Amino acid sequence: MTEMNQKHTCNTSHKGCVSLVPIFNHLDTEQMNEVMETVQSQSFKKGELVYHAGDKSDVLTIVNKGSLRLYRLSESGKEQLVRVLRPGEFTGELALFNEKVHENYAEAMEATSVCQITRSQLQALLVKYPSISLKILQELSSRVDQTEQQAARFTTESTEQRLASYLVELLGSDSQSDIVTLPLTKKDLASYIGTTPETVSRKLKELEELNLIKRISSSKIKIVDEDNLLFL
Amino acid sequence: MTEMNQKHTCNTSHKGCVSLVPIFNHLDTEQMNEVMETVQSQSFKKGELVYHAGDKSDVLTIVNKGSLRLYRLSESGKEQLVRVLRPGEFTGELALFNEKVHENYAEAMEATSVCQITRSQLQALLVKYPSISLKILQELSSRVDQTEQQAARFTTESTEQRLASYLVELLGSDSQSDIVTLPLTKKDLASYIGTTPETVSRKLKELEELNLIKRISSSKIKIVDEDNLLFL
DNA sequence: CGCGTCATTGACATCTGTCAACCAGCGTGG
DNA sequence: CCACGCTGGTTGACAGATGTCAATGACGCG
Repeated sequence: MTEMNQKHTCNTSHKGCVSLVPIFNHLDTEQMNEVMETVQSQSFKKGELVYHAGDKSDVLTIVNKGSLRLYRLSESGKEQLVRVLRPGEFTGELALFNEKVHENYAEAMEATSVCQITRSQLQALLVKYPSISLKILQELSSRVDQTEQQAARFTTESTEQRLASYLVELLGSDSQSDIVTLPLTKKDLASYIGTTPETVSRKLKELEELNLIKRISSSKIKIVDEDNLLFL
Repeated sequence: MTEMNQKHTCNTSHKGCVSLVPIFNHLDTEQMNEVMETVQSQSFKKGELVYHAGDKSDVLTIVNKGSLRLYRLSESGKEQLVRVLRPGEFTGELALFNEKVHENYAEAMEATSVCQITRSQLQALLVKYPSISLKILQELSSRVDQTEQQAARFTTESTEQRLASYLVELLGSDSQSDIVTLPLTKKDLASYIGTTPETVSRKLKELEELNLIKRISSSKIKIVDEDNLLFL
């Protein structure tokens, strides 16, 4: 086992790590190797924080394995789940491109390994391979869009509608079967769609009574009537 | 008057137009000229749409003079004001970097002129001057942050708190005096902070009764107690 | 001067958050 | 192997916040 190597170049299976990352996966092998030499790997146990709000980080963090929970605390101390990062997704761009501090907390939801690349290293890469910026721009712009959509939903749709939309979106990626598995605890789900666990429970019950869904277990739900779910 | 020139190169006062744009203003004169030759100018009257949701645009639109109202319609047809673009700010990045259609509507709030640059032109510029990507990345990443913050407020703060924060933010930029001028109609303001015009009226009244603000006219408000406004 | 648009106010219904109790699943330790 | 306790989920009762609808008021423009 090349343990030192693991620590410093992300993973023994280099290709496996970096080539999965959307913003790099268009590079050729040689360029990829260059990227991999600049990347650092780090692992976190469940519950550990990758960074704090208030940290002035200067690294871009890309999830390699596992998942990160990004959340904010409001002035009043309430927690809002912003989004969940899965392998290939990244965070830290605010602190990276601006002289600012993190506004979010990033917490490992399970055993998670990430690749990190510092500001100066990334900027050097961006100048050398402008195509990487295009990828990041792509990713960021669609994130702006998603976040705006999320924000718009809070103000234009009812809790019930937001929950229903969320279920249908889960189905989308997973669309082999009509059974979705909630990837979050009820508490996180509630926070994500802007409500409380109690209300989530109640609304799921209502949706079931309307024959739109069927609760299999507390985290498995069968989507019975996708169309009408969106029509609430 | 070089009218043709106006149409095709944004404005007779070239420097005035493009050099104000944050994403270009680090370039030297020669580079700036190059940018200006690729930029197209267009004008809109109050109420005209620069683009529709559903358009597949391939231009980046930068506000030159005036202002644009970006909004979305929810499935149920309700309108959500996403943000207002002032001179120097841009939109269209989603359609530009992804093969997607606009999700927002962009409407001129007054007589407004914009500069537009097509996808292929911009991409060429980005490759030639990678520093421009850095600027755009900066702008987009801080926009992600702002939008996440906005979304978090919808779920963690009360309408009253959101309104109060909004007033204080207005004061921030304007901080000569303690009187702010609402730049939006009550309807737009309400939509922006996720409520209704009626509730805005009522909450302003409450804030006045608490001696935190004083309503001068329907669009002018004196901030009496900035600190306690944030402590609601 | 009067009309139309926007803002304000009131009365009311409803949604959803809060608090508290209860229930279910699961791991630990006896 | 069972019992216990912990955590997370569900349910109920209730109050408060906010949206809706309708009426009234203020302002600006023709």
